[in-house]
Amino acid sequence: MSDVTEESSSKTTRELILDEALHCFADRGYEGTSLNDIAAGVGIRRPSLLHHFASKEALYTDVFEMLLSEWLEGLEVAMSSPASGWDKAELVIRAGFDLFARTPDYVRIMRREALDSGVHVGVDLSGFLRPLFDSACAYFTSEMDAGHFRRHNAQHLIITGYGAILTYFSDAPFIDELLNDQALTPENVRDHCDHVVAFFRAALVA
Amino acid sequence: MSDVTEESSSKTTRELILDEALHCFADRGYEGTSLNDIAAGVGIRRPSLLHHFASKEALYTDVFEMLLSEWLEGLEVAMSSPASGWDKAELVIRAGFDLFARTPDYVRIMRREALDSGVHVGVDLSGFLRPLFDSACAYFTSEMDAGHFRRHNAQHLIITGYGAILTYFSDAPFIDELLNDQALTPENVRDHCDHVVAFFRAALVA
DNA sequence: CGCCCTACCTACCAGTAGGTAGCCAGTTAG
DNA sequence: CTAACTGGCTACCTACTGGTAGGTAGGGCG
Repeated sequence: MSDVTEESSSKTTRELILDEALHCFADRGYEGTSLNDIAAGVGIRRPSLLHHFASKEALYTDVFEMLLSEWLEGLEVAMSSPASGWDKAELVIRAGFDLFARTPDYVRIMRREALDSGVHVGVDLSGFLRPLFDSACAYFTSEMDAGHFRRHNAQHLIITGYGAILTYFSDAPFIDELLNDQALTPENVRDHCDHVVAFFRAALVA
Repeated sequence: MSDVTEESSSKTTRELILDEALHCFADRGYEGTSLNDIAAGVGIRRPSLLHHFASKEALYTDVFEMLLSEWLEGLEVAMSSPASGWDKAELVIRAGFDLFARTPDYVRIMRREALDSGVHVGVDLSGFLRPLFDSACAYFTSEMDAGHFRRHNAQHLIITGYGAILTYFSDAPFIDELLNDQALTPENVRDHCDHVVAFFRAALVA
């Protein structure tokens, strides 16, 4: 039975392991997480965990593929919207914030993977993301050509936006300490999203 | 003592260890780096390394303190410049790019530390950086009050800038793959710096 | 010369990592 | 009732970790 609801009691052990692994890998990284940690979090022993996943690397890859599929789905939906001009850019930014706020652990894993140049994951990370990157570049370029946006180099623009947005989630623990506040409360995420939207609008829309 | 003899340059073994440790920690993180890796990179055995540093943690802390002192010095010089208005903001951004381009390994270590909430380093990271953060906030707030910059929340603005700038260096390996190019060549760094300066100028200067 | 000191070494320690073998309770199928 | 399967367990393996013990080559110096 595959129930789509969030009832934790009905989750299979496999799903519980994936959840715990996601959290541990996001929190302490691949090397910093032991299978004992994950197993203890689930409430079983390490060999039982290895009954569900062939190896640590296989578990990590499964976690990462959950991440990728969720991101691709969420971002492609937003990017394929029929909106245009600034409306579409704002829609994608807000969709990104929603997505990342919902799954901040994914952001931290992605950031760790970017730092490690994707050594731990079998899939070709940049190959997966390049279509989104290219399509975003194409969109901004065409809008700039049409005179709707100020002229910027599209690739640099996307990279700047990628860094500006993801950092708020990946470095949330650090930002917490810097601000003496919780970065990831719904209100603070909304405030920061509004700021980023206004900031990019000011930079792009003449 | 000028112990210039032996194989490499005039650097002491201690300095060679610090250099290699910086590179390893930046590349693979604290947990992902073993003392054997570092020792092998220097060309000695692990116990010899531990003759120069009391423990792995002490070595890491020393590396991190090199980083902090270099950053504090570089950024404080730029931020204490007598310039004002946009000139000063651009000066600080360009100083940051120079600093980070000179020491990209530091950026990656800092990012890892932000992800890990500073567990590996004894010093109070956010306590160290908060003075710079506060002074940057104060500067932007006063300039916005004076009507020189568009109105933005200063804290969010700094965080956005922090993310936008640091990410280019911390995620350079990933960006390399995405662009099929070397992000950290002098020309590409300069191009990206010019873009960030123009982007922030467009967002801030009415 | 003897003596100390630095910088390195080999050999080893206890602890932990990921992973395997095999046993066992509960459930289900025939 | 028995057989097979499922999902957990204990016990164990090898490899490697950070760190220690003890020894040694060589330079400076009274």
